[in-house]
Amino acid sequence: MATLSAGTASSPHPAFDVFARGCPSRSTLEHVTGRWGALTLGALYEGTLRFNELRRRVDGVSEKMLSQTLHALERDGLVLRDARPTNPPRVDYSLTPLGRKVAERLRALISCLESGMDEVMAARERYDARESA
Amino acid sequence: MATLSAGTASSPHPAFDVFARGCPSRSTLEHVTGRWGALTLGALYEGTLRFNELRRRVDGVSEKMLSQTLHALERDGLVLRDARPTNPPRVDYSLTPLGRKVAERLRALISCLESGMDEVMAARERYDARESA
DNA sequence: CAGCATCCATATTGATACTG
DNA sequence: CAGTATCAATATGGATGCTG
Repeated sequence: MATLSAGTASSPHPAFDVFARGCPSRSTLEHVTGRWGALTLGALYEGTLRFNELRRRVDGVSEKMLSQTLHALERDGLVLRDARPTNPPRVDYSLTPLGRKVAERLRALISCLESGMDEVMAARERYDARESA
Repeated sequence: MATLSAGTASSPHPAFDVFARGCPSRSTLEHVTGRWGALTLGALYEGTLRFNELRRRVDGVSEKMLSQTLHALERDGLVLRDARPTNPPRVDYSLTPLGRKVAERLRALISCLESGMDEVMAARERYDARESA
C-alpha cells in the first residue's frame, strides 16, 4: 500500500479517495479547504449573498479570488449561482444541499479549532521558547 | 459588522475567530487544511509514524514540505514529535489529544466529500457543458 | 535515518483598469 | 452591480547537496 488509499475515514475502499494523487476528490477538498473556499462556504452558510456582499463579509478577498473561488465551488455543485437578467444586474449565491452538508462539517472543524485555541497558543509559546533556546 | 466575526459556527462571540483577518486561529486553520496538513493529520490518525514512513504514505509530499508541515503542526500543539537519541536517529510522530479531535473533524469532512463525489462529478459535467456552449 | 540550506521554476495573489 | 483582463509582486514547491 503506497498511498493512503485504504483505511480512510468511513469506508475501507471508497470509490473516491482524497489521499490519492490523481483523485478528483482531492481537488474538491482543495476548493473546499482552500484559503477562500472555507470562508466563502462559511459565509454562505448563514444565507444567500450577492457578489459584493460576499466580498465585504469575507475579510481580505480580492475580487479576482472571490470570483475564482465561486466558480470552482459552483462547478463542484456546492454553490448555486442565480443571475437575474435585470438592470443593474443582480446575482445571488447560495449553498446547494451538498454544499450545506459540507459547510456543516467545515464549521464543526472550525469551531473545534476555535475552542482549542487557548491550547494552541500555549503550545506555540512552549515551542518558541524551546526552539529559540 | 464588517467581517464574519459574529454568527460563527458555535458561539456568537468566540474568543478566537477564524474569519477575522489577523486572528491566530486563521493560521491554524491554514496549517490544518493546507495542501499537506490535512493529509498528514489523516495519516497520523491511523497511528504513529516515522518521518520517512509518513513521506511514503502521504502521496506526493516533498521532504521539505513534510518537514515544514510537521513543524507547523507541532508548534500548534497538534502533533507530537518524539526524537530518540539513538543511532541511527529515530523520530516518531503522533497526534496529541487536540490533534486527534481536529483530525476527526477533518475526516468527517473528507468522508462527506468522498461520498458526495458522484454528485460533484455530475455537477462538473453539467457546468462544463453549459460553459463551453 | 532525519533532516536543514540553497537555488530556481512556477503557481498564486493582488492591484489596477476596463466592460456589459 | 458583477464581473473579466492584464501585469507585477510574492509565495510555494521541488531538486539538489550536505550534516549529525
